[in-house]
Amino acid sequence: MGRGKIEIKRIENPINRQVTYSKRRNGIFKKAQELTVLCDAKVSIIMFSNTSKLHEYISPNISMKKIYDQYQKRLLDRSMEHALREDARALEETEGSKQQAKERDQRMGEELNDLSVHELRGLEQKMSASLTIIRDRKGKELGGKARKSPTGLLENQGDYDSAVAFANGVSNLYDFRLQPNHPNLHHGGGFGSHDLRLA
Amino acid sequence: MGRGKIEIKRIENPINRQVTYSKRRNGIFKKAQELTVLCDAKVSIIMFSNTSKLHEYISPNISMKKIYDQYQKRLLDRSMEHALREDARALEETEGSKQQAKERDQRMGEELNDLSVHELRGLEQKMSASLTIIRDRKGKELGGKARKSPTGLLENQGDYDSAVAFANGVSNLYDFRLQPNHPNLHHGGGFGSHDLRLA
DNA sequence: AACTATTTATAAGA
DNA sequence: TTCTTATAAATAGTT
Repeated sequence: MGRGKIEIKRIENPINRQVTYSKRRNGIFKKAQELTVLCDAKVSIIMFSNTSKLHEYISPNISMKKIYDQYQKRLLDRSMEHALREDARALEETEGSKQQAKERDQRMGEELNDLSVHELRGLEQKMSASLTIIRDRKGKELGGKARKSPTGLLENQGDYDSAVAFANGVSNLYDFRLQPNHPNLHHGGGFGSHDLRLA
Repeated sequence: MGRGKIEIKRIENPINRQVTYSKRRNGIFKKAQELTVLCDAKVSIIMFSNTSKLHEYISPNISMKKIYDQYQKRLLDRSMEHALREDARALEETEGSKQQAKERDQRMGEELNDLSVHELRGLEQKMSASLTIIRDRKGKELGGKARKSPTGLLENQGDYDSAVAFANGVSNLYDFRLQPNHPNLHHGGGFGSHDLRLA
């Protein structure tokens, strides 16, 4: 898109890098604002240059905080969906790709680290309800056979008895037990999506 | 950029809107990943479609949480800089554009609403130090004249005596007293920047 | 999803 | 930084 084609690799000359950053940043922000208008979307972009300069775009009538709050809520929903699917597939779990899943889970745990007590209370309630359903279904499927949930959520306890207690444990819990939906998500700059509605 | 030129206004046909959203979203994400590689930048994009679907891009080796944390730290820095400039200009303050400033301040307050206690402790310390400097300077400039800070930070108290006390008050404080650097910032989808280093 | 005629972004140069 | 312009890339309308 210029006098010559360029390879997509780091620009070593700092001057050229800065010029390209500036031009392309403006290009992306312009595209973001067009998408906002054309498609009635909400877009949040935060970027830090090589030299740590901050630049941002945010659609009208929303704030970074609101977008990020919604984003975190969606992560929770994804987590719940995943936990449910995993539990439902408990019996046919294989040994393969355990390490890969564990690495994804650690990144997901980071994203979920600073959820508010309010959001955690919501999660707690969803989990209680969902796990009750799972227990019922599994009881039927498994009969008297000894069973172990792959997500580990049923081990060693009943439901949590306070949002605060849950909050205290959530970081470690998610660090090793959750897994995002989309194979590209959080892997070297991929992008993902899912279909839940705004809460 | 197509068979015909289009106006940048909401696409009313839901099918076309969805198709355009999908194409342009992919375009933006591709541009973001190119910028990441070419310029060694860190980019975070969160978007919600018209139908509330979530899509995201994040540069490799960083998380949404880290980017957002950095973003919030920069807002604090901007706020401090602004507060200092305002205090320094206390004497020549005019009556003009009060309402405009107030609206900006309210949005900034929203963005700052959920800072952690850790970050607030840092802010508290910065403010204490800066206000001491300002007091010294003003004492020299003003002599015995009665003085009122435009930011209101010097009224009715000494320094805050705990991070928690400060946290309890920070929302209201910022709701009405801070003002961002950049004229476009937080105004109907503008984008801004400043030059501070990463903390 | 693919296909292209066009528009748009931008690399290089001033 | 800003502008110019040849060229690469994105995409609107169509199939």
